[in-house]
Amino acid sequence: MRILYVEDEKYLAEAVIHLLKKEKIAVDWVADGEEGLDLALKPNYDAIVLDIMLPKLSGLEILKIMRERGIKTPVIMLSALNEVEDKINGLEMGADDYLAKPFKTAELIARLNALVRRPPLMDAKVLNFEDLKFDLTNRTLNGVELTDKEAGIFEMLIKTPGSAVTKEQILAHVWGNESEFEENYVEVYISYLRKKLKSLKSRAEIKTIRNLGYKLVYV
Amino acid sequence: MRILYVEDEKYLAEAVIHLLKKEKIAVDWVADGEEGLDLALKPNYDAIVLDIMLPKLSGLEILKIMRERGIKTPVIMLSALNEVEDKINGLEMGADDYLAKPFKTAELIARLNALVRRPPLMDAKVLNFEDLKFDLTNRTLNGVELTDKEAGIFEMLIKTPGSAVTKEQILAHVWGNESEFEENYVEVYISYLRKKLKSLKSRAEIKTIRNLGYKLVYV
DNA sequence: TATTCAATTTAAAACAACCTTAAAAGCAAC
DNA sequence: GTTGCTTTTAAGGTTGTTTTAAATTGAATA
Repeated sequence: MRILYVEDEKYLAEAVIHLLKKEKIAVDWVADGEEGLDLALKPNYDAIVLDIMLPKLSGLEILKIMRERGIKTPVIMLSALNEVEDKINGLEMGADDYLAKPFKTAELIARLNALVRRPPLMDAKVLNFEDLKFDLTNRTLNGVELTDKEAGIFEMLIKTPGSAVTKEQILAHVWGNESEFEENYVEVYISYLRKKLKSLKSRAEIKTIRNLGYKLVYV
Repeated sequence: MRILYVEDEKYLAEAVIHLLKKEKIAVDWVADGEEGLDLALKPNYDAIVLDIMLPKLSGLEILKIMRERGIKTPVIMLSALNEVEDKINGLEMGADDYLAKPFKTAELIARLNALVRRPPLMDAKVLNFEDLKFDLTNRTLNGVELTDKEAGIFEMLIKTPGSAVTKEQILAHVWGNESEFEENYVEVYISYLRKKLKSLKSRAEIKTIRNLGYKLVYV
């Protein structure tokens, strides 16, 4: 991703650019409005970040001219805290987003990504163990679906790879601790899970430790 | 867009809500501060409109607590004409905008739109998934019209193509948070959507994941 | 090797979640 | 008010998951 950043505060700009580069975002930086406008009119950027208060030409003016000329590059406006008027003006003039100063660079990165439509990188609740990938939001293990109870047990196993989980812990966690539940429940579901692991041809397997419980191992 | 409106003047509220609905803005309305706070703390709204003078808990107090808890939903404060103090307090406490009573509803709508204008990624209000084209502006899916609720649900599904959406999420987003809503609503509408997908002869279908939710898949 | 107890497997029964439908209620446009 | 469309309600049918139970296998001990 390549962006244009128009900002007259040199030290702020340098700090922000440093962090953006870490995110593989290439930045062209200019410090005044006229130069900013020149570059903004060229179709070289995925997004433009415009400070409002700028020498020679304000961010709002740059935006206005850009839009008049039909340039649709997404724009994020920056301005001093609580300048609500600016915000409204900016959005009405065709800015795509607004960020109050001071801002966290992480916030700017998030909004840039949103604007340029990188898949939002949702916290992909996925647990890995060796050749296994357990997706909690879809309840799938390497693609195959698990039921509620299967998933509940498997989550415990994959979260403590190496060490054993007792049947009591499993009962308490998956069935709840009203204790008229039988240990056979667990055994039945361990059996189902093993069947699914085998169908996946995974080299991981559930090992039983007699009189203790189960653990996930890699053979 | 879905907003929360906390306002104790019933007739004013009704008039405003009527006009907002015409603009396709869904409104949850409550008349006192305590209820308002409860709902404000849930992340179901694109914006919150807070009157300042309210029974039980003032708008300023609601705003303060919200911000303390890290809720960043945009807030517009309302208060009687010329109460400059309120305005300053509100903006300092983290309100995003301020409107003096009496106000024109058109003005409120303009500011709501400005506040929540999401990065609209240009005019491309069309979401695609495999052989499906969902047009948000006229709410059609490959040409066939969807109702409000159908579209609300389908938008959630098509926006998260890899992962499942829970019924609770759907209820919260499409119906809002007054909690006497039934999961059967969702089931009924999923059924309608499936019927329409079938009539389109799409190879996409809505898959249910028991005890979890739904997701859009391609067969 | 026989005995015992733990663990495994299986299939059927019971259950809960989900689907579908149709009718009633609600709402907006005429 | 009437009409037409959307949403809500309710009930019965369907399906997949969980529970139950009984037969089988395997490990440990004497």
